[in-house]
Amino acid sequence: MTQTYHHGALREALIVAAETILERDGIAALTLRAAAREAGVSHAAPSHHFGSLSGLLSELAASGFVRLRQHLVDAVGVAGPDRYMAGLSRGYVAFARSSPGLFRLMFRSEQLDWSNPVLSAAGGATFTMLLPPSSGDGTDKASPTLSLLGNAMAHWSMVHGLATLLIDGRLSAVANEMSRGLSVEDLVKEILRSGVPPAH
Amino acid sequence: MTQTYHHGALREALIVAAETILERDGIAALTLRAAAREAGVSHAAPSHHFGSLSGLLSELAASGFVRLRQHLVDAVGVAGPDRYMAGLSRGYVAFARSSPGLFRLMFRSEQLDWSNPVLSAAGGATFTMLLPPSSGDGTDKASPTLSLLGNAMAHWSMVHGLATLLIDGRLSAVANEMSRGLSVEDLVKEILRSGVPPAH
DNA sequence: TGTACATCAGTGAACGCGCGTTCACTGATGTAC
DNA sequence: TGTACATCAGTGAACGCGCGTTCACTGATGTAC
Repeated sequence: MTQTYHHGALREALIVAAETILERDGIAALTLRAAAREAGVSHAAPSHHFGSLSGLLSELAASGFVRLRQHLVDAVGVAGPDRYMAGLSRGYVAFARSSPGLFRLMFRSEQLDWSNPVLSAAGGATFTMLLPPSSGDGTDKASPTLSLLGNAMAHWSMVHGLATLLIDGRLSAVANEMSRGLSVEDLVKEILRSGVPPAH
Repeated sequence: MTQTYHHGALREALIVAAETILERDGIAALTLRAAAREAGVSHAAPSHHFGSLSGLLSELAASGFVRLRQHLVDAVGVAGPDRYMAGLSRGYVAFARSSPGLFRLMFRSEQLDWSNPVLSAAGGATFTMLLPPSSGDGTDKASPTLSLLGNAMAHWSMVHGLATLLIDGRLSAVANEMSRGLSVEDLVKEILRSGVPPAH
């Protein structure tokens, strides 16, 4: 590797470095200095690209949302048009499990700057996926009824809660307390199959 | 207030102080030194009672679980025996909204020590509530079927996700993007009413 | 009831650490002519 | 093609800050007799 004084693509390298730290050492270890160390540059270099830590975290979260969206698109494609919600669930949970640190960061609002246009655009594009596509009965995404929106948000709540409890180990801890020797995979499948009955 | 050299109940006072900081300044601001400052004692005092920050956080989270459990018991009582799950939802969401900082801490696994017996006992007692009481058909809490467990965990996932997305402001941000001028209260009610249909 | 003494809880100074940030600098790159 | 110069990206030393932790201490409390 040629060592030049100018890195050339330090901005991108810092984001990659930050993600490595995030998954390896956890959110608390992710500082501007740590990212610089990981990228092999001096600790003062990051401030040329990101004014602050929250700037870096927001860009990293944005890249996470772009990838989550792709996960959802792919999973929905595999599931087929009449199983949109089932595809969404799979993609969402699979993403959280494959990048738990990044997923946590994406929803840790204290540390993100949602006024950052890169983040809000990436987040917005991803969240649009949560509403199923127009079913051809005259409704469409532009003005969903309260009932359609409620359905979509209830579904999001469930898969988001499931993803969160899973990657934090709470789901398996609690489920094992209640029923020993249970496979987490089976439980996840059963949860997504079961759903939540409407309240009467 | 009599100022004596010995505080008398510093342990409890530190936990109260920690919760004040948590809700006022956020988790990042909650340090051993900050808790000592808030309680009005010297910064070296906390280590006599809590070996480390995670010891203090774990005790605080334990007290949160005790109170969450009481919220659930009360809400289930109000809802009545045949609306157990609806009561659970209300109590869970109400607790998270009334103590968002504490709720976040209780599920921030990196910072808690679940091997702490006080925490694991309090958590365990609370999580037991997630399974509805025996319905008299021969099943009981001691050995729920996969289907019953799946139902309970799916319901937990939904209310936990809802609570999380609510207190972080994500739910209203996304819902408002999709349907302007919507009342969050109406949306929450609709989500809890709607539920999630089983995947076919 | 009184005295001696051990134990306990909180103090305050000191330590080393990693952090973000500033600043004068230096080396590389790009542009004008 | 060559030279001069401006701009840009990264360096490394220095700063002040708040943190957890240690340690000898001091003042209050409890116990033995």
